[in-house]
Formats: sequence, C-alpha cells, structure tokens
Amino acid sequence: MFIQIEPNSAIPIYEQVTRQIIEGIARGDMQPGDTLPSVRSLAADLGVNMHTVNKSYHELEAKGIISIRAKSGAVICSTEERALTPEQLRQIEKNLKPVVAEGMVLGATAEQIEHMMKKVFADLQIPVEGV
Amino acid sequence: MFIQIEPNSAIPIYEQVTRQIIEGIARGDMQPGDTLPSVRSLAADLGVNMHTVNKSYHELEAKGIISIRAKSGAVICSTEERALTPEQLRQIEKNLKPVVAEGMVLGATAEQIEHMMKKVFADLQIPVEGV
DNA sequence: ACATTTGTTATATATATAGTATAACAAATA
DNA sequence: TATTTGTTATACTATATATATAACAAATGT
Repeated sequence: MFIQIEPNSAIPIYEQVTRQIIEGIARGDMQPGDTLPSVRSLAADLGVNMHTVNKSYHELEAKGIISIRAKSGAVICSTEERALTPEQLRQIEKNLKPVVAEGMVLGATAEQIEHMMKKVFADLQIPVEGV
Repeated sequence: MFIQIEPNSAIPIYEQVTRQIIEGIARGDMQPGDTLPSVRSLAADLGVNMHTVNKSYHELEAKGIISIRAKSGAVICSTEERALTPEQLRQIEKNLKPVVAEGMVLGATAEQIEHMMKKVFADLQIPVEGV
C-alpha cells in the first residue's frame, strides 16, 4: 500500500494512517466501492498494532468516508453516501482557519496561501501513475 | 483578553491559547512590538494553570511569532523578524494538505474550498484580491 | 533601596491518550 | 469446515496534558 509511517512524528500513527488513506482516495488511488485491507494485514504491512489501524478505520467511518461491515471489511463510501453537510462544511472551515492564520502571521500573503492551496489541490487531483 | 477556552475540546488548552493569539495577531488585535500579558495574569484570566500558558508562549516562540525576554515579558516579533522561510512555507503547505484532502473526499468542490478560504480571510480581516 | 513582578526551574500528582501485546468470540467467507 | 474478519476485553508501558506548589534570580515599579 501507499502508506508511509513516520514513527517519530508528533502526529499519532492512527492519524497518519487516516490522513494518508484520505489523500489516497482524493488522488484516486482508491475509489468508492473499493475495500480497504483488513486491519490485521495493514497493521502487519506497516509494522504497527492491529488496534492502531482499527482506530484509524473507525475515525474514517466517523468522518463518513468509509463504511465498516462487521466481520467482513471496510468499504469506501460512494460520493452520494458522503454528501457534504453544512456541519461538515463548518468543520472544514474550522480546520482551515488556524493554518491560514499562522501562515499570515508568519508573513505569507493571501496570494501565497491561495497558491499553496491550489498546489495542494492539484497534487491531489493529478494521479501519480496516470489515469 | 479575547481568548475563549473550550474545556471539553479535543484540542489541548495550550494549543487553543496558541491558536487564538495567532488569530488575534492576524486580525490586528495585537501588533508587532506589543507585549503579551504575563503567563500568570493570563492564566488567572483564563482560569488555567500558569504552566499551560507558559507552554503556549514557548510554542509561539518556537514558531518565531513572539520573543520571550527572560524575567521581563513576551513581545510580538516584527514582520521583519518573522520573515517567511522556505521551511515555513513547506510547513504551511503540509498543514494545508490534510484539510483540503478531507474536504475533497467529503465531496467539496474546488470552488467551495476556495470560497471557504476567502471566508477565513474575511474573518481575519485580510484584504484579498476580488473580495 | 525595597517590594513586586517576571520568566525559569524543580518536584509531585492525576488523568488522558497512544501504542502494544494477547486472547477469545462470533459472523462472514472461501 | 477452516480461515479470515471485525469486535471486545484485559493488561501493560510510555507519553502528553494539566494542575499544584515552591523557590530562584533578574527585571521592573515605586
């Protein structure tokens, strides 16, 4: 799989897994309907504990991105299933705020931040291995 | 002061303090050269421990936003002192990435995310082209 | 000069979070 | 039927978060 863990990061392992799966879906590496690897196999792949991956999967489910079918597997939700609610929009804005504020205080211009945002957006939209 | 603590938030108190001071500076509530309240007085104001505020101040210093003068006080750095380094730019982009990725996966369009970005800029009272 | 305020340092305690290690269970699956 | 699956439970270690006190020495205010 495409996930790379940084053991010494300040970001918890389960959070790294969550983010990289989200980025993988955004990039198109994984599509709606696809099944995620079992918590045991992914944990073995990454060299971490089963429960750590399990926590990540449940975080993804709480975000409405995957659906965990008990004793079967985890499936990526369709775009219809994960319709953007006003609550989710507010949350994204809430997440965006401290990042933008810090950038500005450090001396970045609005244009620089918009440019970085577009760069990130493009990174995620353009598949690494071609379509 | 303008800081409001949410005791039951998943975000640590010292991190809430750090973010709100950064937002305060971004908004212009506080300007370069201004002195932050002493760790003891702000802690008393917020009803939290001295060390919690102290941790926040040192986080702000590590980010290059304030300068702590031993046994005197904490001063907000000038925009020259906090010149944006390529390393800091990378960090901002790194912070931006998971937020944008999650938004996209949840079904937000590029326009929606750009719009939210402008809303955040407006909240922070930062002039943006075309607003 | 003196008292207060300041950040600093140290110690101690309590709680929560993160991560691992095993184990067992029951449903789904091959 | 045997294996794989997510689930649940227990136990343990380590780190992070937050508080509580106390003392120190430099800076500051009067």
